[in-house]
Amino acid sequence: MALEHAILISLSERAASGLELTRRFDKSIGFFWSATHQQIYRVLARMEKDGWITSTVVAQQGRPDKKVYVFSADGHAALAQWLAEPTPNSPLRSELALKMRGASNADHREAVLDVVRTNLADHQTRLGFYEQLCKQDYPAPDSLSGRELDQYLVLRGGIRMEQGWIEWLTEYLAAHESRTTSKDTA
Amino acid sequence: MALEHAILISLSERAASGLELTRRFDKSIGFFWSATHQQIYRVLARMEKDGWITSTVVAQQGRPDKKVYVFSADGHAALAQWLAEPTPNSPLRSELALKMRGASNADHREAVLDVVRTNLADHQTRLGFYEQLCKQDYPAPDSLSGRELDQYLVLRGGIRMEQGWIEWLTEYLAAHESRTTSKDTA
DNA sequence: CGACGCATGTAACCTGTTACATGATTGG
DNA sequence: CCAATCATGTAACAGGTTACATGCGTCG
Repeated sequence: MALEHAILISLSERAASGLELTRRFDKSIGFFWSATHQQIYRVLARMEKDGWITSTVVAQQGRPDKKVYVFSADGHAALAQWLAEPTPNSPLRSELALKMRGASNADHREAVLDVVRTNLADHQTRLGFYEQLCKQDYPAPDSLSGRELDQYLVLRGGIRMEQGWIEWLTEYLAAHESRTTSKDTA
Repeated sequence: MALEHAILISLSERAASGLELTRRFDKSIGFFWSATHQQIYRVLARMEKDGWITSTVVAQQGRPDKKVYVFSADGHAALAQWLAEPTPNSPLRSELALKMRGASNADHREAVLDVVRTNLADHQTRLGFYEQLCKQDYPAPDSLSGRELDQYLVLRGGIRMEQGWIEWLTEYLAAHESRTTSKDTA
């Protein structure tokens, strides 16, 4: 039940409508907690029913009305309680690791190597994106504090994770390429 | 739909009953793809219905009968196809990162720091466990090949991921401890 | 008018989690 | 006989995904 709390955190930074929240989940918060608009609308309805948030219909120029949500005292309390709760470390869940394990059982070696290469390239792209974001938005990390410091540190985590993946997949490919079969040299 | 394929991979290494598969998912394969026995039985039933696997009831001494599954030609084909498919990189999904982002909005700083410290300790424990496993089971990595090599490389991934987490959380704590408020020195 | 973007939803489905149910056999 | 272990399930629910539905307003 973390989506409720993700929404509370986002609303605590600034009030928003369902669609605006969806857009935020495509960006910063979405880098470590994604959600579709269907999920968000569903949870917003439940949260309002539970009294965590309240909505106001806001008319717009040249656009349909939107429902802007703000969070209530109850929502604030719920968030505070959740923040203090221990969070179990989510175990690694990787289809790619599964495929690595499956590759040894038959002649699927090359197919899996290709999959790994594709994913490695994707991780490298994402790392580059994160690093650029980091350099642009936080040129002087040592002087950060408050919300900006936390946002920076979370981004650092994304960078470290991507680096970990890249190192792992690189090691995987190197190990298999150094044991190349004769087929490859033909 | 990766659980089916995880089971196929496990069955391809050795035929097994539902409970035996469950035990394997508590160990090696479970390090990157966990599953409960309820899930496994449900999926085994579907896979048998689809003709991916076949079962034989095996009588045992001093124990109830068990249903041992082996995978069929169809199962082999399904696995081969899946292995060659691209696998989207599963995005990071971290409640802990969410809490880091939430900590800046009110006076929840200390509570979240405690949660982070707990999780850091847990990652350190798991890293130690993985490293011991690695040293024990694969003392000479350079000479590995085939299935053992793949198992080793997957374990290396687990180690790298844990290291990444430890570095990240350490950086997080250091950043916040170096900006300690007067409260802490009182 | 028709296509597109904004904005809010519904419905069906799949996966995974939690709790419970059943029966056999061994050991105390 | 009772508890524990082995072994196989059922049922109910929560969360996430995918596809579809609806209505308004602007722009071409």
